[in-house]
Amino acid sequence: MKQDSCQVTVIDRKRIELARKQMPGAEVLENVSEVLKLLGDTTRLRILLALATTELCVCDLAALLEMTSSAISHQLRLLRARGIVKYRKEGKIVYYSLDDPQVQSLIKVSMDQIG
Amino acid sequence: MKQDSCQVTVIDRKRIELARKQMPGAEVLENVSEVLKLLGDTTRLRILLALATTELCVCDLAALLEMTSSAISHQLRLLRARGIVKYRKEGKIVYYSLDDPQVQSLIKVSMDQIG
DNA sequence: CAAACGATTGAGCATACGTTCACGTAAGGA
DNA sequence: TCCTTACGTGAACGTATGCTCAATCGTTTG
Repeated sequence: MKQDSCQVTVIDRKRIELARKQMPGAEVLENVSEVLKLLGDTTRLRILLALATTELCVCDLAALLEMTSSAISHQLRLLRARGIVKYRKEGKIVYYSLDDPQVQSLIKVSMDQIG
Repeated sequence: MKQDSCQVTVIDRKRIELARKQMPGAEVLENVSEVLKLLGDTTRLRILLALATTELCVCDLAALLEMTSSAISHQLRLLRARGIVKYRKEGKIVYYSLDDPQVQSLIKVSMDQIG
């Protein structure tokens, strides 16, 4: 009853094996936690909640959240990188909107369950 | 068409008001993002996924995740503080298990939708 | 063309975060 | 009693994160 791969004592191997079988692969895990981490910031969450209502340009998002458009732009870049939001250019104005239905429903569930 | 509370130009006041109406209060927002942030870390997510299968003691969690029990213990403290997990002492062994059905279902939805 | 504007980007900076390390505590066994 | 074990905690440390600031790009307008 001793010494696993990193000086950790094991109490119940059966339970560990049981839990290990259910555990998703590293890739899935990384994916899920990355999305949840993106949602786990008030600025980004507010951006997404706003965009859930209506498409908005960067400066209106900035006005709504009372932040600089630079700060908003930085966060939008991260959301864009994960395909959570998309944009549409109209002249010099860039309109953002939600682009991932699954993330969208995850947000809704989160608000319903936790908020 | 200029100068809101923080040198930000407004393009469309109507959309902003629309979005503002839907926006939850700061308290709710803080709550939700805090839970999502807790789920948005692979260590904590793996802990919770393991505990979704079966109750586990700290050292078995450490063995399963191949991490030190100290690191696990630190994370469990955070999860305990939010009422996401609970514990049960049996001699010197402490068994942890899930304690929040809503967070539990949120994890399930996350895995189904994203993973 | 030049000026203004919306948006983006990179550097810098302060803070938050996650792990390690060392130590402390409570319980059990020799 | 003394030692081991399971767990918890605080300090330290390296890294990640989010914002600001300044500069830049592309587009529109005077």
